Amino acid sequence: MAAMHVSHGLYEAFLAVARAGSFTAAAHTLGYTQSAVSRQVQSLEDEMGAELFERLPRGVRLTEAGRVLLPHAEAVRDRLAAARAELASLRTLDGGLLRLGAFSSATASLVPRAQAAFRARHPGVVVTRVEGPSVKHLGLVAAGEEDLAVVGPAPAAPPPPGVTLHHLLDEPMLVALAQGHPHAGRRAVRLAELADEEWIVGHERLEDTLFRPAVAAGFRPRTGLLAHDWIAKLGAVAAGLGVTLVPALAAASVRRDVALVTIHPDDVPYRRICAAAPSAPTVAATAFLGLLRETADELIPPTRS
Amino acid sequence: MAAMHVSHGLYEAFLAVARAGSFTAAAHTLGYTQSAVSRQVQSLEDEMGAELFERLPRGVRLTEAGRVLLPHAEAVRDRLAAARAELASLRTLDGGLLRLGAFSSATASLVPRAQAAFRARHPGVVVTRVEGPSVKHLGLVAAGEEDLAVVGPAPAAPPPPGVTLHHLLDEPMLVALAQGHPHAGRRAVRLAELADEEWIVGHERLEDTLFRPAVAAGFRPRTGLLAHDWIAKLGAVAAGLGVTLVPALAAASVRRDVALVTIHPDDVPYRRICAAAPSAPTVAATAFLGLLRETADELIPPTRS
DNA sequence: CCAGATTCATGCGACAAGCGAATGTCTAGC
DNA sequence: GCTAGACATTCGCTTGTCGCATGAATCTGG
Repeated sequence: MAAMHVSHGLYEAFLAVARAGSFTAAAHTLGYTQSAVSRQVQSLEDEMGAELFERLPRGVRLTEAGRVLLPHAEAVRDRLAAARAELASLRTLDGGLLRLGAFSSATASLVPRAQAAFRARHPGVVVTRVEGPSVKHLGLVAAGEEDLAVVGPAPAAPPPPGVTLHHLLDEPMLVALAQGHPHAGRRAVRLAELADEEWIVGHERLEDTLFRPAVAAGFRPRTGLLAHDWIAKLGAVAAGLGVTLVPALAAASVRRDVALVTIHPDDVPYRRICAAAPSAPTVAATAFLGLLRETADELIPPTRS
Repeated sequence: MAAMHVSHGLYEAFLAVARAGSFTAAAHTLGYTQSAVSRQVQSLEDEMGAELFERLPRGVRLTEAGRVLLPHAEAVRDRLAAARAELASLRTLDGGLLRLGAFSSATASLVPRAQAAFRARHPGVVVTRVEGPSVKHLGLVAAGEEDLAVVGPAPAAPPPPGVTLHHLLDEPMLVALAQGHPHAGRRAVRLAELADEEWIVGHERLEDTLFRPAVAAGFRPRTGLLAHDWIAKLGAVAAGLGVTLVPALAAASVRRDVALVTIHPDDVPYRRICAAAPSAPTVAATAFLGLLRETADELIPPTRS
């Protein structure tokens, strides 16, 4: 177990001396005295077990060992400088990595818009995005494997320790009908008008968004059909098998042969969308969170409290 | 002017903590106490201006900055280890560079043999060889730009400061005659028998090797022809234009239509061949010097004092 | 041939950095 | 609510490092 207490000053002194060709001159450029440089070089020589400089009456000259050590010392100095620069660029958002998570339908417009704005302002930051269910993202943020996540449909349980939820927006739901449906042309419907419809849901238990307002409207929706992704859901709607709820932000990506109808403000279901950030968020994560808020306010102005 | 007194211990502690995932465990593997590791990491964090670890109730976890720093710290550690290894291999002659110099005719057999032996024993050492006049090599060795040089024909001046000469051998000279010459078949000649010959010399002033024994033999050689290289010299001899002296070690590389005749021991000219080494020679230079001595003794046993 | 100047090495005193031991603080788990 | 585990902090003390001054060796100019 050798190599203890080896300070970088030793290598800096070595490099300065190698560059200047003299202890005294190197000491002057380093702001030290000549004796300090002399002893630093001696320490490094003891440490390395070899003479690094040949002492001449008029300065010093690198020995073979010194010539061998020189490129290594330069590489170490440069590498440390690179590390410092990279850390600094991390602070100023000129570099670094932002690991993002989002549930599937958040990637329709909210996350991509914020991501585009972020890319425009901080082109040096690499952004990775992973889709998946919200619960999974909450765990990843808690585990420190994601820096920020957009979660929605499961704020029921309290967030894991070390994760704080930031409310982004409450997304109104639209109802999707087949084009030939009687209500297809209307501007807005009451939820009660759809009490006899067959509702196509994703996960039976998670469709809290539907059930709560429906019960408030006085009926319990029939949920015979289960479809796990949007393709299947809207395909079933288009085929006239039933109706379903579509989040407003995903409206643009709905197929043409499906009609979207607004729900009356008094009983429109809302989906609460949050961002999950660790207790000590990254600079990039904080910046992205701000952009997420701006994007959310642009898409759906925060009229509700 | 930041970054003062940054010891490597900080990076070693950082790496150990990143590896162990805990200050306490890292302290145990490092042989330090937990408080020491805690402060070392804090020092590095202050130095870098960023938190490197996220403190959790059950250990620590790398932050973004820590993840960025980690590969740099590993690279620095590995580079320093490589430097140490290379310096060690320098000591044990398993690596390094030996910059050799030699005057032209020493490269006929003496230097190549020693070089072959050196290569066999220390294959890791790279050997570079430069040919040139002896005076030039003395200057290069003095200037530290060559590690060892084989010099011969100019030991008249004292060696430059910082250079010591090591006697290798005294090389007897042969006389080269055209094949049809009356003395061509003899085993040995007296120098006086060649008093009427035309002598072909290289540099008029430097042919001390010829003049001193000739004057001792009672004549002053006629030196009408000047030839600067061996090709021209021996070509002139073969053409019957005159005779010349050839060092014994170069005998094997003489063209066939030139006869070489030994000179009588009482008045044979000798050429003193030395090795020029710096005052503080490299390990490789010292080893090579030993092999030069061995090779010299094999080629011409040191019968003379 | 000798004195001045330059350069590196070294002894000395003072200051600060770093370590160990002990204590404080916070969180998880029973 | 209490104990155990992990990091942070405080307190002396050792140790390393710096600056100042001096010494030894060498080149240079008269």
